[in-house]
Amino acid sequence: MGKRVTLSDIARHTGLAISTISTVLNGHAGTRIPSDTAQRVHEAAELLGYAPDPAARGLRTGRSGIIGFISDEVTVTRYASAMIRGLIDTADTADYVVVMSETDHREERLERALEVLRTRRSEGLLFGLMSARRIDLPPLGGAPAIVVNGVAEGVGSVLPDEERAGREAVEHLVRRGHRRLALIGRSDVHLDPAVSVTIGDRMAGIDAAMAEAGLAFEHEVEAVYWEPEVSHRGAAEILDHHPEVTAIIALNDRMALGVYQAAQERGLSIPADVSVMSFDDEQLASYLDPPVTTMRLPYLEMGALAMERLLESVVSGAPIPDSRMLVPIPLIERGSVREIRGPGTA
Amino acid sequence: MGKRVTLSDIARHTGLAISTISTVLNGHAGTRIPSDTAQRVHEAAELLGYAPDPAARGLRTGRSGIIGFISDEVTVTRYASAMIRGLIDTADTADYVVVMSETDHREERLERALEVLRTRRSEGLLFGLMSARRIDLPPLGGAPAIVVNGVAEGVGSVLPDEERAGREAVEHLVRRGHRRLALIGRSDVHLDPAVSVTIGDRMAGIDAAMAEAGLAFEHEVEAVYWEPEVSHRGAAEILDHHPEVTAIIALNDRMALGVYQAAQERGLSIPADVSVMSFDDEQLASYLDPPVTTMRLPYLEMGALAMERLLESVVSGAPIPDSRMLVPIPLIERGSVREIRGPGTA
DNA sequence: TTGTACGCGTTATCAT
DNA sequence: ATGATAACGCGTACAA
Repeated sequence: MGKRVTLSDIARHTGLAISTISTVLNGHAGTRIPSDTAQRVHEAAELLGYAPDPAARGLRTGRSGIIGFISDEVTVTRYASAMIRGLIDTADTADYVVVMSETDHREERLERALEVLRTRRSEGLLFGLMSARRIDLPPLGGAPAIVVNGVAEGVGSVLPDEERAGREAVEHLVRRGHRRLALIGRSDVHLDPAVSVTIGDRMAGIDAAMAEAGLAFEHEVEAVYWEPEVSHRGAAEILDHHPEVTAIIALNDRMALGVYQAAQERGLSIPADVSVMSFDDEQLASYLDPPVTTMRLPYLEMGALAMERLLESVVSGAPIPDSRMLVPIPLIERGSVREIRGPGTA
Repeated sequence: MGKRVTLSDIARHTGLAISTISTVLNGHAGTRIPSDTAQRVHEAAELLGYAPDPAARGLRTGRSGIIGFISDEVTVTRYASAMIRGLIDTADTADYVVVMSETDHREERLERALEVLRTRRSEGLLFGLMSARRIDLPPLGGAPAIVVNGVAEGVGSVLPDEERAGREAVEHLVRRGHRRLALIGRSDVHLDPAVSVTIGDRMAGIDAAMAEAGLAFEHEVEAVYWEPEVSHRGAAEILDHHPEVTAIIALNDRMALGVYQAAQERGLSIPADVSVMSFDDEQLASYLDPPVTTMRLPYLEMGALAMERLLESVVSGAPIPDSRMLVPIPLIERGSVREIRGPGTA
């Protein structure tokens, strides 16, 4: 909050005209760089600690240096924090600043956020979702926009590569000798784009890898609500009636917790008696005992990539292609999958 | 991104001068309200959808309408999202906008964030911490600032009322007939302000309530790292060697998870065989089976209160008193505590 | 190569 | 009661 140094300060200091300073500092303009005086200008700027006033500059240029980030709810899962960090960092290196708003899933709040951002002359809009759904967006008036972890009509989006993640999860198990698998979580509701646009891909990847390995699930437990209680019951079915199963795939970490609970009730040990794999890698995943091997949703990378693409569009003026950009989902190997030798039996 | 409507638009529309419009719209200035023309101005403004340009206004007034939010890491726990929502909402109703930055606990990033915020002419600074520690802040040059969930030299702060929370946790148990209690988590490290400025209060509250009830813990398990594995072992000690204990207090939810694991291993049921209480109410707390009764860190309220105080200071110019404002911690009753009749025996 | 002048949208001072 | 006018800090076409 000290006194700000302006162009006129450095003009006075160098004895040059304000416009000269501005021209030099902005480089590109007018004629070539008058190398000798340019030097003086830069030195003076450095010395006095000059930084252009974004408001004044914006008034003149129409560019605010602001990117609006609108999310339905900020982070409930482990790496959502990383998504914010990823996008802020990327914005920062381009001298953009991120203004946050949360809609709490309410339409009116979304409208309000857009209005505020518009009057602030936000140069781009980044929509962040905490679950990869399809959403409806009000007309954006052609402002550059992108969706992270979700999709919307006519807007580019950044998504986790769930198809590949599904394949790799299965392949990981198969490579370790598992051939009798069970699955918890498949259900038709998750195929509704308003619920999820990625679970379908995840399942496709899983099914493809199973087929390629010549396998079929010994048992599948449907689950609409992906919560521990549901998978607790589901895992009980599997453990009690399908002892041949050596590995259980839970479609998220919370359901993995349910599997752990069922196993523990029965005195079964993970991974000695049964292996578990899951998806998402939320905070919970590392709390389990043993920590569960899971596919980590790459929030940081998604945030960074989305901001990168958005800024490209903002500066170049070229629209963001209305397509899906996929980010790989790494497998986080922990202690819940064991290697088995002979063709799998429990 | 549509064409913006300015004062001159509405001047042209009404046939009045720009300065007149501005005067009317800002109310306060010059003479009394020329009621008749004021009407026309307001109507025209409404009609055209006028909204003042914050950049232009800020250039003139020196007020940016920006509050900087700087946090070490955005949310790992359940209600941190609520903290952001709380402060954004409060800012919004005062027509302020929140610019986010994350330091990831790194000094250089903190410096950078402050620099960016300074050149953006941020009117106030709000520091958010994910654990209630004491932190060092660089000189802020007198900018209004406040710390949420932490403390810093010479800066006001908003904190959860842990002393009362500690009392209430114990009283809750005692009221339900528990008199043989065990505690997991006390340790000297958490008394270091650089680690925590609130755990000491929590413990003080707990100890006071115990004393008032004429009780002492049957057993205490020290824990430096408040993770499930640690409390898992600790709970094992308690369950194996202190069968008289009817309730265990874990100082956070993750350690409650460890207690659950130990109980389940032994075929003990919660709360039938042993009751559990914990602190924080992170997401995990509701996943447990049964969900654990816990003291909820009031992030939303803390965020809202902090922003409120900060804005008061910003508009009034009065400094924020360098004190601690406490926000109550509600008890979230779930299924992990049972009511017992006779003087407690397991 | 450097300087002049104007405009971006507002607010505030000072005449009218 | 209303309206010129200057100024906030910057960028740029244009003149010197």
